[in-house]
Amino acid sequence: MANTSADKPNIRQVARLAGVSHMTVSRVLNEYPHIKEATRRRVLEVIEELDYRPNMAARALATQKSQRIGVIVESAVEFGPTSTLRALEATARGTGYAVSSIALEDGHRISPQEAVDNLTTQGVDALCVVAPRSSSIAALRKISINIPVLVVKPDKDPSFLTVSLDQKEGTTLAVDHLVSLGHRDILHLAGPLDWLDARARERAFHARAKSWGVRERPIVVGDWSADFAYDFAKGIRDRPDYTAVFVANDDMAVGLIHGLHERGIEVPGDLSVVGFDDVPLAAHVLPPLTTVRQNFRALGVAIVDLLRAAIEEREIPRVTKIPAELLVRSSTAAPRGEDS
Amino acid sequence: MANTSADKPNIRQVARLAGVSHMTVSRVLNEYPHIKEATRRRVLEVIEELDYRPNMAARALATQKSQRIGVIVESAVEFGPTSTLRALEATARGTGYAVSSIALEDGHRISPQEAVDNLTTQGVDALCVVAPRSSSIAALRKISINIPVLVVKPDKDPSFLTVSLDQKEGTTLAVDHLVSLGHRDILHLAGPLDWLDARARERAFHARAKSWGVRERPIVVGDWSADFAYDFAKGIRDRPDYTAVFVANDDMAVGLIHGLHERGIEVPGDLSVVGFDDVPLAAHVLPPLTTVRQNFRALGVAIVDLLRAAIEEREIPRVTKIPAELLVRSSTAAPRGEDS
DNA sequence: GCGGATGATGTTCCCGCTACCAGAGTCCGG
DNA sequence: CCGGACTCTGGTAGCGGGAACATCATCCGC
Repeated sequence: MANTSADKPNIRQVARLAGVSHMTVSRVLNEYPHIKEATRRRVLEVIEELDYRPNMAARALATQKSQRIGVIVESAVEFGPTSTLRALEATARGTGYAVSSIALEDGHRISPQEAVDNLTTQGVDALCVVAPRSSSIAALRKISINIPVLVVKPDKDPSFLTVSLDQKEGTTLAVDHLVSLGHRDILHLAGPLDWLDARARERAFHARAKSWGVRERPIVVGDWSADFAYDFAKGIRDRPDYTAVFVANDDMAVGLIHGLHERGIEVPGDLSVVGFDDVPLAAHVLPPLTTVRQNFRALGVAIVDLLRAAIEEREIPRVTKIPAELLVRSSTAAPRGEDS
Repeated sequence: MANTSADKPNIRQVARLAGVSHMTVSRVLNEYPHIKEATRRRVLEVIEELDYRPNMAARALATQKSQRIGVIVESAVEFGPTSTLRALEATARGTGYAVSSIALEDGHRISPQEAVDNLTTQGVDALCVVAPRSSSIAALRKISINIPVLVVKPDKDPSFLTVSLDQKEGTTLAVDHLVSLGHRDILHLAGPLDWLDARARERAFHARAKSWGVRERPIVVGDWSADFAYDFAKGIRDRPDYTAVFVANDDMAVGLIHGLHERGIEVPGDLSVVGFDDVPLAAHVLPPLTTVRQNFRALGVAIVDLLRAAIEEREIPRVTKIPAELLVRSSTAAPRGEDS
């Protein structure tokens, strides 16, 4: 199976053993159509025998394409961005692309400019920006980049290719669930509003709440962290005048429930809480969290489809809407004094 | 700042504008010592002006080094492996290396052979395997690889470079904590024992428990998931005859507490639970989880140090022990009828 | 004042692959 | 039976860097 000599065989060695020119080998590798079947088989046999692998660096140099997608994620700790990244990587690998990723915020902060530099220096064929802050997008817009750029963000943007998970649908599902339980006084604990996803959830919440005639409270803006929500809950003075909280992500929902618990406010008895993300622990925290699950796998596929089309200068395919799903668990119930 | 023409400048264009040969530019880039200061400055100015970036593919082709480390992680969902991966990436980037990673189990399973193939085809300079199963290691041992390979695993292994987090220390801390609270009957809920880390924790638990004269129960082997632990807890028939559980990771600890709660067994009142990992939510689940935190950042640094030394054929540095830390929260207390 | 070490730079070739052009054989219709 | 189209294969010239060696100055000690 393996060749005896330690160093890697190259295309010319394959060619020599197969009795053809190295160009024919190259054509076999690249599935050029007009190769005689016998020749192709002979070449493939030699490739197998030598365990030959094409040298990607050489190929990249010759073709000016690296078969690599660069990904910039806003943060490597939040559930949404990391899930998107993983899905994207898996899909990309399936289609022969490699992925290089870089987190803007992972310990210390890296500027969008640095991230783009790092990735373009690696010679990526396209760039994907996941779950960004509006400030990152603004910075990005100022950088001249001559490869396709896709941004995963809620609204279309003429400067970039865009895809998104439908934040509106997920949020609507959550609000409708609370309303159907009988809640009419709902607080929204939002993510940082410079995150476009947080902003989109906030807007969708506002719109849906209004259309149901829900009495909204001024929203509380958090930072995605359980700590923040915990501190917020601990700081509540009187019994709240709302009966439910729609929280922009599960981490904050869990922190909120923790803080509420310490203040003697029970979920869902005194207050219903619905989260967003369906993190792995959401089903097992106490009480198990009602939350919204998004389809990251489909998102990954959509991203790679678009990017490949852009790289290969094919027509950009239309992306179908990616549905969200509400998972009703135990952190939501009818408000007190209401029969479900 | 940017040059007018759209296509990227190359080293010869820089050379021409600086009035030197391309080799002088190359030497400036690679910090070759004998360059006249005036020349160096001139070259750097032109580089700046053209916004020149060296082409990594060309460099890789010429040097036979890609400045890229390949990482194989067993799973992209568990907290430990992903934390290690992120720390490693950040450190590597800081030293001019890029990282390509691949998860053996992310949706569907990829064989170690496929993973190695994928990464070596990308031309990585070294391989790092994180948090592996013993079966993966066995498979790895059969594959002939002619780049340095480092495995993050609890015990030294003559076939590879190795580093590890000290599972023994963390486990010992946890057991000592339970013993000091007065627990003498402790159950261990382990991770899948073909995971080396799970095995190491199990062994360390056994050793420490024995040395304290703790009455161990036959260990329960889980799969890292909260679901498993939940099901296990739900299946408990009578009140348990142990007063504490040492769980091999936080996810299972949370699932366990959930299941216990449904069976009417309260934590820590009836049973103390200590986890392992300190996942982000550990401080906020109910009750907040006593757990062991490991220093992944230090691990990342150690990995990159070793790998770089191996790649550059320098002497392999000695790795200092990476300490673990016990975080005592509310899921542990003295057993009933005991005064703390 | 001269040989040798050292500093500072240039020339050439090659890394492994593909784009591009060329060329030989084959088939077919008029 | 000849020209054109199509099939299949080969040769050559880069892609953008760096290694190795060559080439000059310059400096130094004796």
